Amino acid sequence: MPKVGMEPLRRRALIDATISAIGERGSLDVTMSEIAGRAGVSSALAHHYFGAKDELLQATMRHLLAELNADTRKALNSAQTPRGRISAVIAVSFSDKQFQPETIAAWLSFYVEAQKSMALRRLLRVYARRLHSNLMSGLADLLPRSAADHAAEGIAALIDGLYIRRALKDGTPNAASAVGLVEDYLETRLSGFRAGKHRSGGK
Amino acid sequence: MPKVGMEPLRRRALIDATISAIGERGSLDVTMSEIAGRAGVSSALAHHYFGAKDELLQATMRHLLAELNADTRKALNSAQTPRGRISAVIAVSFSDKQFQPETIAAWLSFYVEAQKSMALRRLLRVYARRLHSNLMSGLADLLPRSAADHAAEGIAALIDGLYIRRALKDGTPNAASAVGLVEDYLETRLSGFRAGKHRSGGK
DNA sequence: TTTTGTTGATTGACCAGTCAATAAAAAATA
DNA sequence: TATTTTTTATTGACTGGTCAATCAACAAAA
Repeated sequence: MPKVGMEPLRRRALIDATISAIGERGSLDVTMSEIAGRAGVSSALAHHYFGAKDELLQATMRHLLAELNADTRKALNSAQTPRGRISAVIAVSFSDKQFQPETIAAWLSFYVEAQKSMALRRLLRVYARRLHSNLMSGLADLLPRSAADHAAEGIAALIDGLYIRRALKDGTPNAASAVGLVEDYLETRLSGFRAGKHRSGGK
Repeated sequence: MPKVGMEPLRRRALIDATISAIGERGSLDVTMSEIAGRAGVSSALAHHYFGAKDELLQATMRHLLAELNADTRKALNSAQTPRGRISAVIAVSFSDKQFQPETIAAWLSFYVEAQKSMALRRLLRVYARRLHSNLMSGLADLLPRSAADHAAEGIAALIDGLYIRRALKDGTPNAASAVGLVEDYLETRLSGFRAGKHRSGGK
């Protein structure tokens, strides 16, 4: 077995430590020492591998995004129908891994930080676009173009809103009812068209 | 006219300065000097009137909450029908005053800070409960209890989600389409329960 | 003359980022 | 193989800057 360099291990440990630190503190106001300490190394080493703090933050966000994306890919892969594809995307958003208060606190913090950092803003835009396109991959087969767009936007907003409320530990605490809410929304939106309702989706 | 003490004027100016500073910076990482400077006073004076920074932050949040509440009261007052009451609540959430990026950035920042501060968390809970109850004041007359509760929760989540997306300046930029989305959601939710097919000229 | 309003200067803490130094592993060389 | 050399891994100690909070002092009403 080939002995591997420390770098990837340390990077990963530091990113994990960043997530858990943010999750516990509930904000990005965590010191490099705090993060490094959790990862079992000195703060100097964290700087050595990531340069500046905001690069570590970006890397952490990228990691979160990549994980969400991987989960979504897998879920989409095992979905057969268009309707199933939509549910798959929704289910992943509220899966145990993604709906953990720790993870959510990190996402929320990044939303705020994105106001200051162009790099983070770009990453969040990637997330928003991907979510939209993933939802469309199912919706496009069930609704006319503009209605599908509309529905995707509503679902996305609903997901984000439920995340925020989860962060507050108020309102909708459990994942199941969150999924129920979004599925319900989706259902009414689809049934409107199955019944042949005509609506002007002007934009 | 009775000459008034400086205290209320200064407090108000400092709170306004706090909102605009947060709005511009996009986060609660604003210094007392920055805030005081905007209000045209020294940072020492800000401490004199508010004691500690987080008391100023709490006061600012309370101010935001009070303003939203006042707007909502007024809107509810001039609504005649239950259906109108719901639309009124929605409309206020996306009114020019409330849907300003400045204000939204402040709200979002407070959401994050609430993770750390019990006082802020309590305030946000007040907001959530009020929003729910305001929505219910219309919904309760149109839907069975549990369906109304469900709908209120969905609408609230949708509003929060649209706020977040607005903060990103991505997705749904203008208030009109945000209102449209929420109204649409409400409409489909109501139509499922309406006996006859009645179209109401929605705004 | 007591109360209210106001500030400049200062303090003490905290923290990102740097650096020189050390250890250990790998690679190169003899 | 045994050695030197280079690269990688790691840290403690330090620096420069920032900022909340305090305080003594001064001005102006009341």
